[in-house]
Amino acid sequence: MKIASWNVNSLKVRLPQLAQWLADARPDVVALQETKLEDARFPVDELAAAGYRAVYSGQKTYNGVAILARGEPQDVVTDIPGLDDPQRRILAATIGDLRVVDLYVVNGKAVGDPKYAYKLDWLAKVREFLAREHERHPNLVVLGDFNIAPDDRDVYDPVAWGGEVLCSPPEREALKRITDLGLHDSFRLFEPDGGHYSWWDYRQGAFRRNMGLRIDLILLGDALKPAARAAAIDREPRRWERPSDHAPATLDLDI
DNA sequence: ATGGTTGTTCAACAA
Repeated sequence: MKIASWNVNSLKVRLPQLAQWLADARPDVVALQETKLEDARFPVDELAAAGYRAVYSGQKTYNGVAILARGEPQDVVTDIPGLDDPQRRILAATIGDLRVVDLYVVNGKAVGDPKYAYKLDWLAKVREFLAREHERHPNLVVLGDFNIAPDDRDVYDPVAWGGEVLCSPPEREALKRITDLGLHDSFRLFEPDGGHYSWWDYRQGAFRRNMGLRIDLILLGDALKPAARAAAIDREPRRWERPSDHAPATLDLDI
């Protein structure tokens, strides 16, 4: 099966691109971030026409996550213990034998900003949730927009980005505390080299110049690691008209 | 250095 994560930066704007990509790439499970839609406005019928069931946790203007799958997602969780948060950033569901957790990690704005403190606190609380999920569901996939470049290979200009938000040591340490739960960055099971990014700023022709960061990740629990067959970032939809600033990350799993 | 671009909403914020 094929799993994917895509920050669509407004599902209202990006629905045509998403439908095209679903038809082209034919993923079995897709985690979306930044849908920016209230649940009542989620395009259930359009996605059903594309062959996908959906669960979603959205809000107006900001944030919003969704999981698309061929079958009905079960045991849906939108809120976790210890995190009383109106921001819709977490969605967990069971799809067949797979437990899927979709995350839209806090951006953090800048090191030292109150939003940066919120990001680190959010990550610590989500880590505790993921530890419990992993105990209950060995076949765990955690994917989404992590808003953290795991290491300097994931950054086009590590000197310029050194210590900045998305690359700072406390953020990378918070991510490591999550991967240390036995959740493996699937892209790095296949690709040791740098220069592969999933987000490029809309400004200054950053995509054309491949000035990007790899911040969209698919983490695989220990039990699923042997089933990984291929990982990629599909830059094709980033070349289309009116693109998201993110490209989909994909993973082929032999299950 | 605080630029520039897109989305939501309509001046300002978030990314």
